[in-house]
Amino acid sequence: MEELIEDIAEQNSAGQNSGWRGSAEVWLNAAYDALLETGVDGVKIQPLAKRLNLSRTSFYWFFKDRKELLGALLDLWREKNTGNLIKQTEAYAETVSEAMLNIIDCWLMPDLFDSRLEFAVRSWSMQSDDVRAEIEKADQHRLDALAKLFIHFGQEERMADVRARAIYLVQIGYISMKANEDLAVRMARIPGYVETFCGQAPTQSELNRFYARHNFAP
Amino acid sequence: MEELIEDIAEQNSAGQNSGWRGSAEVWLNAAYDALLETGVDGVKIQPLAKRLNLSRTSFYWFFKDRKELLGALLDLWREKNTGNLIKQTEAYAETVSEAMLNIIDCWLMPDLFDSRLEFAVRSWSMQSDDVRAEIEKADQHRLDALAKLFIHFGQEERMADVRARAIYLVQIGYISMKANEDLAVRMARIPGYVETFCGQAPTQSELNRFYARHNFAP
DNA sequence: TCAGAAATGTACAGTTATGTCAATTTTAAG
DNA sequence: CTTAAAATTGACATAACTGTACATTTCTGA
Repeated sequence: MEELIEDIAEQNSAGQNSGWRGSAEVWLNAAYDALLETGVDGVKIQPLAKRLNLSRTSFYWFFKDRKELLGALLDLWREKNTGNLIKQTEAYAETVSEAMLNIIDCWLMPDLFDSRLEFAVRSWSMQSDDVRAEIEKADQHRLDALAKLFIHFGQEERMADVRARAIYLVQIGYISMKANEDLAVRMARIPGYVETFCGQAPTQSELNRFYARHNFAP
Repeated sequence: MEELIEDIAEQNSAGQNSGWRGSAEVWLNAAYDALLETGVDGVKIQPLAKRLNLSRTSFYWFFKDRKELLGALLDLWREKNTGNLIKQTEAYAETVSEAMLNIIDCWLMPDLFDSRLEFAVRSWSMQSDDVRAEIEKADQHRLDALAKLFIHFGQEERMADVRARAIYLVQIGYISMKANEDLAVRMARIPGYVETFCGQAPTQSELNRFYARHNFAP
């Protein structure tokens, strides 16, 4: 599995068209799209082959079976979402409110946190105990990192736990609403969220820095 | 569809064993269980028949087809969750914090809010635009009712919106974690949540009343 | 007790998926 | 241009599931 991801990265960066139509990457990308569009049960070899205009059986050149493909998808999720979120909890910040805004970056930048993938994987967990266990681990990691942040800024432990949950769960819940709001609407709520989550409103200069990095003019 | 639910309710309250092994109710219950355990894709006639020890085709006496069964499941969800949540926003309360605790009742009483069903339906929405539209409607209803509550207690509109989202989305997110924590752990967080959500800690007497109705001794 | 309604079951026809195998085509490298 | 590896393909063997038609059983009430 690890090798697979490396192979794909290699192929990616090299960008050399191998001449063949198929590749592990092509199949994995198609699987990723299907996962996001219709959930795990949409990730089926036959439909993917149709989309790719490839023979169904050619899939088995790159993957042992469907299970291995699903494993690769889960790897993708693991690497992407949890890693970046934890990085953001460690970003430089002088105040709690600034730290909050660093976290909120994840919810606004698809590169930092792939929320459609997150939702798809959480839905998937209904059918697979493996996936469920992975998610449980991820939630624990993420919540711990967030609580640590609040403690760093002087919150008492119990309240740090509650607030870590608040900022994290609001986002997980938001994902599940699949709201399709434009940036301005979402931005308008940010100061209120920061105040709610850490009991302290962000300063104007903190907000300005935040808006700037999101190319947003209030 | 409406008739179906009435029929079932009738049969329920009457409690008269009709002598037949199958009934719309029996199939719907089995479908409900399957939906909660493995998601929509687990709701298949053949497996349900096996579980019920009935011939697969006997299903078609009660339902036109699988689609109709799924429709009945969605009806079930619609009636149950949104209705009760909105009722709770209208419950008697003298302070914001008391009102918060009334809402939190939903998250602790399975009769008021079926969170496993909620999660299953949200996952289902990946595969069905109909379901997705229903959920969107439900979210709007619920958020409006919650915002109205905050406005009633003097919150300014923008902040009411943010706080309605906070209390609602934290719960939707929590559901998606499928945490299996015991009551004491969850109860310990309640005062912190109330303080975070409405910026005002609950009084001891409010908490006592809350604990009492959940049969909880702190 | 016996007709007819309610429910069940069997047989059939069709669809969609999975994975293996051997044959074939395509490509890159010498 | 040849050749061996890499990739593609169609044929085959299975398995689950859906829904329809029709025959059969089981219950209920006159």
